Amino acid sequence: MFDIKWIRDNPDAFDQAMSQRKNVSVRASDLIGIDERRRQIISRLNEAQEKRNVFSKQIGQAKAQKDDARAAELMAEVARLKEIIPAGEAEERDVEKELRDALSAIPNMAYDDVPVGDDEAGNVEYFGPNGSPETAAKARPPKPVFAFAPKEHFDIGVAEKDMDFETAAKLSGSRFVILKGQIARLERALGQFMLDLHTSEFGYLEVQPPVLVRDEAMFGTGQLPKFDGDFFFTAHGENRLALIPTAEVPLTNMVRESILAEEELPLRFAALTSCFRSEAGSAGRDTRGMLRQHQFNKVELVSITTPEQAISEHERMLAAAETVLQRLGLHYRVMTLCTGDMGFGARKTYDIEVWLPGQDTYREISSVSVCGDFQARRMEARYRPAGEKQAPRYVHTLNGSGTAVGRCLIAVLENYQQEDGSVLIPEALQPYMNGLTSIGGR
RNA sequence: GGAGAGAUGGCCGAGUGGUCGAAGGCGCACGCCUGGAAAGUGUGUAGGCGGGGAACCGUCUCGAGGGUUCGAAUCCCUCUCUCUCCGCCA
Repeated sequence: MFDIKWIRDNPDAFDQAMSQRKNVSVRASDLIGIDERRRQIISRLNEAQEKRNVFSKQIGQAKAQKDDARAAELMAEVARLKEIIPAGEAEERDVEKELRDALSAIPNMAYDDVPVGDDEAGNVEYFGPNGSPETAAKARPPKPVFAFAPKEHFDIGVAEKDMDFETAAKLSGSRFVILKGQIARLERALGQFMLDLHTSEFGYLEVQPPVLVRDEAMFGTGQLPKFDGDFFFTAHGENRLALIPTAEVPLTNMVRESILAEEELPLRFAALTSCFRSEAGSAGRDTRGMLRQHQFNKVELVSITTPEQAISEHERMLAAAETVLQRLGLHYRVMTLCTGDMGFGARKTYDIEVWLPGQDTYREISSVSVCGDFQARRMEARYRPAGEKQAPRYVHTLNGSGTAVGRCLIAVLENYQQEDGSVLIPEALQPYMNGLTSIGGR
């Protein structure tokens, strides 16, 4: 969420940034108009309140001096103010809500170094902070070479048996899957491996958060109010709870409504959770296979930082997510999303796209975003700078997948498939598979 | 689900109608003390909003909303959340 004061001071920069976003038509002047009305109302109300307070104090003094005539006089004065004040308070509430509602629906502003573009065609490949195509190629696993035509994951022998869409459809409808046997185990191994990597090598604190959250939490990270239709909700008494679309929601909201000490930062949280997405708008895309499901597992990384730490933390988080694919020997590329393709709350996003030989294409497996103070402002999450007494400042928040487990399963299957329908197990995963080196063999 | 207790500043905790944005403690900052540190000691230390170049001034906020009152942290109502006991339960 934007700071109205910033918009007031930088209306042109705001309009410029919004023009680069997709489907956004808001203008700074609209918001400033509301704000001017708001400030007028507040000024008038404050004056009336001040008078009331002064008179009330004088009434107390008059009564103490037994000057009842004076007290009665003042009380009549206050009575008149009390006709004005409640109306002013109601007006203030309304205009505050009007402003907040308007600001809540506005997406974040891209950093200056984000490429400008309308859609994914405008994304730009990224090779690291000081990287080049050559250094990146060295750090990243190569594409696998096949002596046969590689299949899509659902057509691979082992998956035909243990990846069951038909039965899942009977239980839950389309876009659900049942994993069985060694595929189920492989999925579990991937989640464990990722979580262990991030906690032991990158300093993330393992967290097991709720997967049902209130609307306020969804608002805090920016899923609500704009994208209500994309999520599942369960009835809960008079209210509802959302099934998290990503653990970003509970992990980031862990610091909501708090003032942290600077020394505590950065905070780094990692969680392996199920995620639930209704994805109403995506009907028809990727209908085959388990690429796009209503329910999937994902390891999520969240960092809470000072404003100064945010940019380097973004690179660090990307590196943590990349390490997953490097250890698994999966070929991938990294894209910097352009302004038109970024999510609602992001100031800059890197997507990691893993190579899927069965599809002969790269597919998103991780998205790593830095959100600035956008979410912090919605959550009221601040920290107190160390040293001389200073006012609290909003923290900066980052989130990234590290990585999507279901999609990673697809990637392992497609990249390590053998002609006989079996699949080799990457070395890093073997300890999690009781030493198995392949599955689905005869 | 039943019964009871509670929600106050960064944290802990006092405060049952005015002088309370709020005692005391912890923490933190600055100073004194010290060769340096610890200990000790003194002072300071909530946030939002509005106005102002600033110092500062005003206003709101003691879980949330509403009410009583000239005046509410304090009284009344509703809601939310937390804790304890009982029941149920993975």
